[in-house]
Amino acid sequence: MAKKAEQRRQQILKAAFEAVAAKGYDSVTLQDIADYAEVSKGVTNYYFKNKVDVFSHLLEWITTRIYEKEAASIELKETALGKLEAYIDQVFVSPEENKTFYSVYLDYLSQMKHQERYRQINQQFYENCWSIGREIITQGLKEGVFHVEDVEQSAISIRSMIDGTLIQWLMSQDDAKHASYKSHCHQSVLRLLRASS
Amino acid sequence: MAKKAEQRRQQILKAAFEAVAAKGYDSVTLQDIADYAEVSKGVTNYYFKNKVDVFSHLLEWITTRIYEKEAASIELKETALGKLEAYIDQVFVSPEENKTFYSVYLDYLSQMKHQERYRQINQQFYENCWSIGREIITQGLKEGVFHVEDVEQSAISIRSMIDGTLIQWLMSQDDAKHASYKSHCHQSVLRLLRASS
DNA sequence: TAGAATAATTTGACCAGTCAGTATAAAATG
DNA sequence: CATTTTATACTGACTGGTCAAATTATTCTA
Repeated sequence: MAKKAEQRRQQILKAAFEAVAAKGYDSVTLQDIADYAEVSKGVTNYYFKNKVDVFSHLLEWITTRIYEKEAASIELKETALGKLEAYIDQVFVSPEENKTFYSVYLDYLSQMKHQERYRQINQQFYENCWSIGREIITQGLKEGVFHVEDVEQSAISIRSMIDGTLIQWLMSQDDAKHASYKSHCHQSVLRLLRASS
Repeated sequence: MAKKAEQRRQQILKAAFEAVAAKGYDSVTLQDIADYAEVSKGVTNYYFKNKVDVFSHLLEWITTRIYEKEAASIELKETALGKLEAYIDQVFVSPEENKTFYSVYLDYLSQMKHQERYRQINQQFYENCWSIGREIITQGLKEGVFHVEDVEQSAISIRSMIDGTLIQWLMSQDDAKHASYKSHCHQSVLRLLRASS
């Protein structure tokens, strides 16, 4: 029965994600979430304290899932360059998924000014992203294919490049450009890491 | 009298900016704007069609002003490296201004999914930013200090690096780190442009 | 130029609609 | 039958936009 409860919570989070992706953070109502989950409004309030609680768990769920996928994808490769390519492949997984995730993620970013909890969860996400970057970079340094002074800073730069690229792609509203933004992001990151300034 | 009307509109836009910076896009009410402008609620509706109209003009005003400042700052320098430094200096103008602007800007980014008008204005802003990047890059190519294949793409990469860096800095909630994020952004952009891949 | 007439601007009460959260009843479960 | 879960009605608070009345500025006229 605890299992069923967990299932219900997942069902509601999934519904909340769909609702936010479709309508945007601030216009989603508890009723919308209930509708997408095909349950009544009372259920959401039964399983979650309130709206912010739903959205906090949602952000945690999304960011964790994304990190796990990314971490898994670089595990499969041996070389630093292989890992980097796999990472970029996983980040730019598809126009549809990128669009859905980044729309929702932007909503959260804009809420973080006022929601300490969201900020905490995002900080954990950043740490995870940076750790992936660090792993790729240190491997590359060992192999001699990368040349950077500050590993930590380079990991942050990789994240900047990815976020910045995906945001500009998202605003272009052109799915066809997805592949080229991805390849340019890949090239830029290579430039960042290879240069022996 | 047309001059006075224009003044009123500016006053309302300024108030709207303060209100959004303080309370966030979706919790700002027409009453808030009126309060910040120290006028009554009806005035906003007298000078603007509706709320979205106010915010559209606000976005236009902000992005234009920022572009003009940036464009002016690179005009003063002769060399590509000088221009680049001046540009980064202008972008990372101060923790306070960056925090205010980027908070508001993130709000707008998250709204663009649903507001075509905002997207259009942002696209114009992008074009302007890219044109600054292009100017710096072509100058650097001429001088022989930069080596890139695709000027257009490099301009986009610069923008990615700036946006991505400022977002991560904003989320760190640490004004003291502003200087180091700025210098790292500068270094990263130099790496992007100097590398002869 | 006084002051009436007209136009522009400002005010704030009001309306119709929305939503988060609550209370409570009904149903399912075991 | 007792407990958990779900459905629904309700409440209180709030909002965008409207509008008629009040106020202020401008123009006209004698």
